[in-house]
Amino acid sequence: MSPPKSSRTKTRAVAPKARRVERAQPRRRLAAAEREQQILDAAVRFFAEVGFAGQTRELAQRLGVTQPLLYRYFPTKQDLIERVFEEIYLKRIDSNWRKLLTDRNRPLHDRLCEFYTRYADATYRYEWIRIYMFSGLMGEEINRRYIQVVEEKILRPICIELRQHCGLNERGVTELDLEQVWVMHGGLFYYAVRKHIYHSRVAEDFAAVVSRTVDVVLEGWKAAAKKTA
Amino acid sequence: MSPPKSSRTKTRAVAPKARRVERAQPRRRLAAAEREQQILDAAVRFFAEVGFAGQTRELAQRLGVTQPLLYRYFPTKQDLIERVFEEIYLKRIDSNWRKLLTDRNRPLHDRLCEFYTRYADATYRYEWIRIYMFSGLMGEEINRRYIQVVEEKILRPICIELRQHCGLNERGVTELDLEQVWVMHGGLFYYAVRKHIYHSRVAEDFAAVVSRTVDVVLEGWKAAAKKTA
DNA sequence: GGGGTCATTAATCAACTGATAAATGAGCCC
DNA sequence: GGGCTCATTTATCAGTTGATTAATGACCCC
Repeated sequence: MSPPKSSRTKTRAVAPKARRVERAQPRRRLAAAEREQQILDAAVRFFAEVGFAGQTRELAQRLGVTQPLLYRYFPTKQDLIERVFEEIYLKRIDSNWRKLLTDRNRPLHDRLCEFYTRYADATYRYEWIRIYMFSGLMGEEINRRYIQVVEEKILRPICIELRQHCGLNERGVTELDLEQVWVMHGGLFYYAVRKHIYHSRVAEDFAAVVSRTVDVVLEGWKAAAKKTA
Repeated sequence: MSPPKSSRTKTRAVAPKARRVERAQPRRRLAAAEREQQILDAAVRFFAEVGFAGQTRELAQRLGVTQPLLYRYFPTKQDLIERVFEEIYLKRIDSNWRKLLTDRNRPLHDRLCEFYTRYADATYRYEWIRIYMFSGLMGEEINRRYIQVVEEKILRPICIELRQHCGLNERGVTELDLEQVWVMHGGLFYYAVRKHIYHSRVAEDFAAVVSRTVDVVLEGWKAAAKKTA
């Protein structure tokens, strides 16, 4: 029942000092905090690529360390995964975004363009998008909470600004208004999905995509408001 | 090294005819083709729910059969997965969609609304959306091919209709035009992502979301075209 | 430069998991 | 109703995988 370990057991012809294990480089000894962060960073990249069913041994191999070392810093795989979630979710919401969106000294078009440029810088990244989607598929609570925050801190304020922009009552945000802003938000998000999940070719100039999307939305909302009035 | 099988080995106090295995219902014997389809259907639901790392034993349990039975109908797990992909991807593209989109006897608004209603009926389903996303994250070739088809058979025709609608040259479809239609398409798709992947509460009336989205896009494009002219 | 600390590795376990082979028995045919 | 077919199960294997324990040795301190 001993592990076969592939061809490791074969005796080499000329084995120099066979008793001692040969290493490409001598064992590196890092400060605990440094190693922990290194593992965490590698875990983010690794799980983003292969999903959370990825094996601890492969992660360790990519780091160039042995698999039990991971367990010195993270008691279980689940603990490591939760730290990855925190790393992804909790360091991305910027409280300035809301101020930016509601600053009525600037044209709404400008505000929305700048917001989505910043938002994309923070979240439309390979690791973020993929871990976000994996965690969504897993039904993770942290994903649901994040969406709630997005809706309340970003989309609802956008809704209010849009209504004001169209001369509508700011307090009358309907479910359909919010849903409409979700379509815009999701449409832009989908750019990142196509890029990082589907690996599709997408337009280089995301700022141009945002600008035109905002144009269409602002003009479209105004036209719709005029019709209703 | 024998599997402990939980408490199965405990001897019951009053075991009626212990030699024969008790079954809730007697072993059912299905026609081969029928059983194969039954397994495939269950596999679609199962993998949609838990992802393709899901275990064959759990799938078998849900079906109420033993795990080796799966291997009578599908030589390997990978074969079963590929059949699931075919089931999802190859039975959904309706060639009538293109005709519907390009029928200039009808207002473009109507055509787009009807198209997205039909498209959503076919694909915005729990199993479809999730397996689509799982396969995308896995980098599956079939996913990339599907997206190519969507772009050429659906989005590009929509682009042409939109340009015609705005009085622009139909042949001048730019990369940015296409990207813009992707934003609309992705924005509507994202409704399904929110519903089936994030399990968010979404507006009941999807038709209303579509109608207003199409409104905004048509008005927005027209306004943008006017500015350029 | 010798000793101690603790980061790191080697060795190993137990449970899991895809897959196989042989035994079983349900349902059909004559 | 006896026998045959083949769908289904039982038993089991070999490789994988998260996790543990004890040995090792890199680096710091004096």
